[in-house]
Amino acid sequence: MGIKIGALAKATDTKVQTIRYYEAIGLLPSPGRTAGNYRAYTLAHLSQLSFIRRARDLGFSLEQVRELLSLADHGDRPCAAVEEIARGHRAAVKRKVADLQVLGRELDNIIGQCGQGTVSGCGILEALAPVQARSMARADYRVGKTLDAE
Amino acid sequence: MGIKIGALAKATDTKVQTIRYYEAIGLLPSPGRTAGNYRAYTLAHLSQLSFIRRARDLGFSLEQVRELLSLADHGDRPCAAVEEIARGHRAAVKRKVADLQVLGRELDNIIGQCGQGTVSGCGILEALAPVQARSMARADYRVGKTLDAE
DNA sequence: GATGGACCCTCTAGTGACTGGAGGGTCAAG
DNA sequence: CTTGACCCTCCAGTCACTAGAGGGTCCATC
Repeated sequence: MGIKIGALAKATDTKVQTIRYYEAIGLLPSPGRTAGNYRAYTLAHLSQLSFIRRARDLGFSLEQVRELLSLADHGDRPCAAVEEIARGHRAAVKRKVADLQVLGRELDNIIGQCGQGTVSGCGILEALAPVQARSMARADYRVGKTLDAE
Repeated sequence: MGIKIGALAKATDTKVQTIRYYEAIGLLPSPGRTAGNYRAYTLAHLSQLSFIRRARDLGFSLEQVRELLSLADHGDRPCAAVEEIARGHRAAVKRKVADLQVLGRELDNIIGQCGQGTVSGCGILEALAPVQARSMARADYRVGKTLDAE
């Protein structure tokens, strides 16, 4: 009895290793074990993992998910804290979209530069390494790798 | 003589550690050394690092930058290879924008759900953990962390 | 010549969020 | 009794840096 990790993985579209990872970092409580030392999950685990995955799909960081879970645990706290996390994340997403759109337009520009000849006269490479003056006018719409609400 | 790492860092708006990292992974050639074992860079290094940083600013991965550099080294190869990398990257950026826009709208929706009460009746948390049926209809616009042109 | 501070060196480990693999144990069917 | 699917732990790798420890170099000033 109890849900085995493989079944839980399938039900939540999560890899088995990821589930064990969530347990290791304390995001998902450690389940009981069978006689053969297999993890035996309950419906509560299924529900919590579903929550985690849904929040991850929406781009919340594991740290944000952790906060949301701990808030969900204390039903008496004001909802405003939850909203703040969500709003912060939404702002980060919108910023990211704007940044990437600028980037896309820049790429449009430099891709137009290619003269279809050999590399030595390629406009794309020239656009990447403009004459000089690299130290000034440096764009700051750098693409970060995370998506936190600052 | 030769440019010291700190000056190169300032000129290219790169951290000193990052420059050493690029050297360690073979992206930037090892410079000569002074008597006191300081790295002594040339203008060629400055130019190559500028290229790297500009490409990074545009979201190219280090692997893509490596390819672009190696293409730039062989002026006789056809430009098409360069264009392909750029086009692939642009496609990835545009896909990412579309994904994030969908995400943003989803966040708009769930943020509207908050009833401003306590956590126990919070619409946001409910939206995150819907009744069931989590295994079906799983969105695949997951926010990855890289931005490769597959 | 000593001292201070800015700069440089190497090496190691940490970040986020997993992913993959080695080397083994468990369980049910045939 | 063997096969194969599944499970276990532990460790290393990914990407692109970033931070820190523990030390060396250089130059100016006292």
